[in-house]
Amino acid sequence: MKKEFRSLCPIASTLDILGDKWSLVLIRDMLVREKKTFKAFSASEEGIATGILASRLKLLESFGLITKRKLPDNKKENIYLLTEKGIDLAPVIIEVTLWGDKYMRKYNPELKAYEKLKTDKASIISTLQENYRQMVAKIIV
Amino acid sequence: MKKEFRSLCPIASTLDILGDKWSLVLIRDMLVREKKTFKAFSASEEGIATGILASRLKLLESFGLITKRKLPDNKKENIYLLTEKGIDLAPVIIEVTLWGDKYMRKYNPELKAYEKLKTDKASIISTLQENYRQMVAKIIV
DNA sequence: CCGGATCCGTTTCGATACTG
DNA sequence: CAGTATCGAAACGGATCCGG
Repeated sequence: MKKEFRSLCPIASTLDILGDKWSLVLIRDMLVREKKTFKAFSASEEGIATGILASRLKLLESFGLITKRKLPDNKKENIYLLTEKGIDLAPVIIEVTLWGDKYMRKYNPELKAYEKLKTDKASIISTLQENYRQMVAKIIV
Repeated sequence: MKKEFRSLCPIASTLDILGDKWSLVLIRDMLVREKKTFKAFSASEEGIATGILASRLKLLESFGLITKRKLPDNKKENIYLLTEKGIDLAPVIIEVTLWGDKYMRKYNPELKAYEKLKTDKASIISTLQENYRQMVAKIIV
C-alpha cells in the first residue's frame, strides 16, 4: 500500500482553492451556519474585509463551489449557495474542526458536541449535507 | 444536533496554520512521501522558493507540528520530523486528497488506489500514521 | 554541495471610504 | 445592502549570496 500511495495526494492544485485563510471559513459559514448573503459573510466573527470577500466569492464561483443568484421576489439581495462540489467539502471541514478541537482547544467552548462529532462522524456529515440540500431545495423551489 | 453545531467549527485560528498554500503540502511530503530534509522539500514538484520554505518550516516548528534536529553522525544535514500533532493531520490530508480526486481528477493518474482509500479510509490513515511513527523511532533511536 | 539568509520587484491583503 | 476604489502594509517568488 505504502509505495503506490506515495505518488498520490497531488493536493497542490486543490490548495489553489482551499489553501487560503478564507475559502474554508466561507464554506463552513454556508454549510454549518447557513449564511447566504454578502452581509452575513461580512459579519463573520473572523472579520473579513469586503474587498477580500468579494474576490473570494468570485473565486469560489469560478471554481464551481458556489452559485450566485437573485431571488425572484427580492431584486436587491444576492444569495450565495453551495453546489454539490462545495457541499462535498463537509468531511474536510469536519476533520479540520476535530484537529483544531484537539490541539487548539482554547478556542473551543463546547466540548460535548465534539465528542459526539468524533464518534459519529460519518452520520453527522451526512445529516449536515442533507440538511443543506433541503434548505437549498426550499429556496430555489 | 443542528443548532448546537452552528456555534462550533471555529476553524479560523486553525487556518492561521493550515490556511496557506504550502503548510499542508509540506506535511503531506513528510507524512506520505517521507521527505525529511530542506533539500527534499525544495525539490518538491510544486516548486517552493527557498525563502518561503525556510519561513514555513519555522512557522510549523513554532506551532509544534514539526521538530528540527541534526543526526549525531551527520553534522551538516538537518532532519525535519512530524510531531504527533502533525501526524494527526493525516485525516485532513486524506479528505483533501479524496475531494481533489473527485473534482480535480485531471491531476490524478492513479484511480485504483483512490478507490481503496475511499472504502478503507480509517485503516489506511492508521497505517500511514503508524508507519511514520516507526520511521521516526528508527531515526531518533 | 547543503541549508538557509537577504535583497528586491511584484502580487496580495486588509481597513476604510465610497458608490449604485 | 452589495459591492468597488484606493492605498499602505505585508507576503510572495526568484535570484543570489554566504557559512560550514
